[in-house]
Amino acid sequence: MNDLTPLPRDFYAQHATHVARQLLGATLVRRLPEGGLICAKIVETEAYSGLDDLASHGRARRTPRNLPMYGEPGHAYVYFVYGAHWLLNVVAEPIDSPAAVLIRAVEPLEGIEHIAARRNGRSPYEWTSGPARLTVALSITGVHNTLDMTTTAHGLWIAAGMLVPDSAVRTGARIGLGKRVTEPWLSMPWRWWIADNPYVSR
DNA sequence: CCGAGGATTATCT
DNA sequence: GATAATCCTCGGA
Repeated sequence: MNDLTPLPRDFYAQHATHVARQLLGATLVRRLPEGGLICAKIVETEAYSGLDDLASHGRARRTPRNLPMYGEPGHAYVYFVYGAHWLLNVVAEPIDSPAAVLIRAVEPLEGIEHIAARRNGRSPYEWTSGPARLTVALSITGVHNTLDMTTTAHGLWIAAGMLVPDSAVRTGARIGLGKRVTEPWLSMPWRWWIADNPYVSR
């Protein structure tokens, strides 16, 4: 692999939409507690930002759950949905500005055997092509909530990886929003993905 | 291949 | 009490 130095806090302090775009091509790194390293290219992201964004957990005000979104950028925000799934976000924007970027899909680069051990019996393309799939694949759960991702200390961070040119980037509306979400937030093009990448979610 | 519906629980109203 | 930034299974074509 190339340089696995964690991205600095300044990177995450930018607007969530910018962070979401710039995270395409970056390398999500996971050092497993039992030993082993997994590296995966980020190929799909979504931005959630601001008090007005009806789709965002950070909307309106602080609650016990969304507190990390109001905190220091560069920390993990991991939450549980549908009684079944963990989803990984990285907090963006300065303290007190509620924002995060959801990591929706990754392309395995290294340590695929560790992923296979957990996601056996399916097509490899389905192992990490979805926000809840990739947390299973990389063994990410609620214990990672609020951890600092600008250091390697907690076994979960993001490195610069490879640059993705604008010509290879696509955007669209965010996926899976609840019925309470109305326009303009419903159609806000705050989802980013790498064109034609087979690991992007459906 | 495709669409519908169930799973299953933390969180907020 | 209702809902959810999803996934998987099952039934039908």
